[in-house]
Amino acid sequence: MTTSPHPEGTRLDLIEAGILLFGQKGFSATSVRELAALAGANIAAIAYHFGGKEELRLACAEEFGRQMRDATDKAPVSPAPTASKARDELAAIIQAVLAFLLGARGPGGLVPFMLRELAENGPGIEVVYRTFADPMHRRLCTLWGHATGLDPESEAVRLAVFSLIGQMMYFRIGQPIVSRRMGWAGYGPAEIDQISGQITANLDAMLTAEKET
Amino acid sequence: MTTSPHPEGTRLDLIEAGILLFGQKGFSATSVRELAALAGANIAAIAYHFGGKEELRLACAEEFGRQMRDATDKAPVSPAPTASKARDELAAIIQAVLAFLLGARGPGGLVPFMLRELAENGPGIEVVYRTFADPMHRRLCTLWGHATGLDPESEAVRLAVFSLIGQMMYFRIGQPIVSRRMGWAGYGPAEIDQISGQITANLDAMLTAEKET
DNA sequence: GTCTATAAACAGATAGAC
DNA sequence: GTCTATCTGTTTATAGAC
Repeated sequence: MTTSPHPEGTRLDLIEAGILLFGQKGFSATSVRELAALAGANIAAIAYHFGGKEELRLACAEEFGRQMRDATDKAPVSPAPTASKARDELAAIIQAVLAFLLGARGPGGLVPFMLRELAENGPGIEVVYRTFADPMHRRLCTLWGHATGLDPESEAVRLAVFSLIGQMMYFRIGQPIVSRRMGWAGYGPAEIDQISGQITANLDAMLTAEKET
Repeated sequence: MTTSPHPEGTRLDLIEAGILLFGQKGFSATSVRELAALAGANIAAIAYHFGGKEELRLACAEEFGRQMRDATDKAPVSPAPTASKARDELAAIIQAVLAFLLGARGPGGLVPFMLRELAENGPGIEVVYRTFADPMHRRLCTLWGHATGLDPESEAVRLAVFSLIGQMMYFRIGQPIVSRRMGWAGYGPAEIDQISGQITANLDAMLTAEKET
């Protein structure tokens, strides 16, 4: 029996260290020595378990996808809600996603890792797309369709949903810029509520405008 | 007389190479050898002109700020337009910013460099804030105030403007995800027009909702 | 100012003992 | 599976000729 925090042993420790360090400093700025040190493992363990640094990155992306699925799959889809119910569910998703993106601690370092892969166009972007971006987008499109009566897979709806997602993502990616201009020290619960309220108001404005067309 | 593309000589060639390569591959993934090669300069020139790689990054950020100012300062501010005029100017800015962010070639590699500094929380983020983010945000706030009658510096207006900016930024940052889901090969003039139309529609929806409150 | 040559530190990967 | 020790290549930085 070892002192490793994971029963599965060193392998998972290394993956966890990878998600954390790759997310914090980026892939090329992270050395295998740092990874091994943080994981409490030997330098040679990376080559032994994965083959090399690049393959560790892939393993991190896969683990990211697994955890992402677990964190997302607990939301059942209502079959055919009314427009009003669909609007409420959209608002609830906005709140949940913002809590996940902006909250003090999303599970592990998943969000930074995801954003790094996006910024670096890394191999994990494929996983990000499959496990997070695409399912969420489709789910929102379905709800948007119920809320407006439009075809959920029409170009207009898909674009509208992206413009909604963009608002949420930017408040995370542009956090240093937003905080500075707003005079905030960072994102606390109060600030997240304010952002959530703003985006929900935008949602209602967009839905209302759609109905009046 | 040398064959350098810049009359000011090697120094500017290195900065240009830095903006390009740092933007494309990131700071730590770019070696001084690549930089020197692209600039047509010697490896030792970086240490001679700047002191080191890190200082070259700072020089790139400053040059970025200079070019950004030049590219932005050509828009005169109307003194006190009507609500309708303010709305039209907001729409015009949206179109211009999207053309800059999403267009085939913004001037030099300025946009990728900016996004990298944002993603890496690099020292250039300060310059990005001063020369791009803050002036644009304040200008939009002023127009938003004219369009709605609200206090341009109120928290509500500042947040609303960020939610508008976020939509534009995300269509750039999330380009691989958006393109894939939309079934686009990339962003051409037609796609940019579509995005511009969507965000302009959102602008009108938000302004309308504000008026009816 | 620009070059060659090289120093000194660091990277990722591996061989082989245990 | 994990370790130490080391190999090989690359990194940034620098010394000194021109």
